[in-house]
Amino acid sequence: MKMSELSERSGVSVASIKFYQREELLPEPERSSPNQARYAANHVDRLRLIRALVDVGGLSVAAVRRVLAAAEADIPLDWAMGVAQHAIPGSVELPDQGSRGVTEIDSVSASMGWMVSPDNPGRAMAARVLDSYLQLDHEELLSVLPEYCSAAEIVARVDLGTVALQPNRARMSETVVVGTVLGDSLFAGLRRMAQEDAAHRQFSRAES
Amino acid sequence: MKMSELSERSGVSVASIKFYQREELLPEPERSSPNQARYAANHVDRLRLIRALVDVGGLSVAAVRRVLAAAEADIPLDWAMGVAQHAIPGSVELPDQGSRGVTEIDSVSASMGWMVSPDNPGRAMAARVLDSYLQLDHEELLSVLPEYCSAAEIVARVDLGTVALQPNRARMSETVVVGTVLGDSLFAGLRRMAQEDAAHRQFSRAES
DNA sequence: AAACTATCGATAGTGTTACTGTCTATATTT
DNA sequence: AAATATAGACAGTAACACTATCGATAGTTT
Repeated sequence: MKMSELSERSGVSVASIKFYQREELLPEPERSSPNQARYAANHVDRLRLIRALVDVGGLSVAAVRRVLAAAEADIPLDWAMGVAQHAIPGSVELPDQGSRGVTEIDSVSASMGWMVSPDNPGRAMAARVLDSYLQLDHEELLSVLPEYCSAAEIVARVDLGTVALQPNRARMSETVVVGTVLGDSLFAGLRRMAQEDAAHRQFSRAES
Repeated sequence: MKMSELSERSGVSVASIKFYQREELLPEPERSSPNQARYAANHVDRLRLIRALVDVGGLSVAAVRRVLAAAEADIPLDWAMGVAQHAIPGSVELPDQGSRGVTEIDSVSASMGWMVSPDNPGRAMAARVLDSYLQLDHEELLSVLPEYCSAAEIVARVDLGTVALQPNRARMSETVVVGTVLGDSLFAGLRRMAQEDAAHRQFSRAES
């Protein structure tokens, strides 16, 4: 298929496709002449994946490039997961070593029996959130950490179970990457729904 | 205190504070003369809250303005929660009414016994994620929805419990808003940690 | 009181990100 | 042959979150 058809089928404008090509987010197309290209079904799929990562997962184009590279490379799955985790916005460096947030996170993680490497991006993210909470004088969050952790464990277990179901390695990598990125949004959505339900039960007409 | 001290104590540059003032994110300071202002502790707190919402929660300045307005107004708490939910990036409109994602989400939410209004932003977000998954041919996600829901329910319940602990209404609103926004990041971080742990157990050296 | 530093408010400028538009030289289609 | 489409290069744009500069005070130091 040629450019205009690729654009139609994927729902991405020709100009944007060219942009993604410049950014090396698409595989090289087949050439029918040095000056003309033919695209295939995998280009459509790739474009859809890019849009999902960008629109739903909120990734930047640079992050998408890193994530796609990880999904393609024949890399250990836990490494692919690490790359996907690192690509997600908000994954920055750990707060000061001795920060209260780090201490609390490590302590609760230990009490869950988790084996987590010190450079896990989630550890930095969670510690950062805790530090913010503490700085805002919302200490109450600490007491609910264990329950958050149990919930996270449930989710993580089914995440990994889903990966194991995949028929081949390429598919597993894709599942890891897509699941890591889109799973956050899915859970966030479900949490809002559950919050509304819990709010109804707890204080909708009673005290507000 | 005056500008330079406010800047020091909050860790926000003078230029940025002026920017936030223009954007009406800060309360009006006291005036010692028509041309000179005095800031108080609540300005420091407010700046810290803004930075947490922006840096940790990933909100835009416009979203912060909406959220702060909701936290300040003497508004039913479930409404404040709705505003906070709507302010979070990724909260857009519902996919086409008949989309598979919407159907699946409504069905699982019904089976959980949740009462969720049709314009809950989480419903739209979750439906959107599901549609993406389906378009990418990752149907396996549907089978894990119930477990995601149980986890979301755990989190939502402790979220609401935390709110109920607050001593007064203003504090409750703040808790709702901060918890809604920062809670997503906290959970995402914990999920990554739990994922690493689960990955170790499942395929670290065995099959990768 | 003069000199110096800080602040206020307004406005303009900067850097980044993610496109979008335009152009020329070829190809392809009719 | 004429009309349309494509490739590739590069310039332009819109939104966003600041950042810098400026003239007119205000406060502080000497």
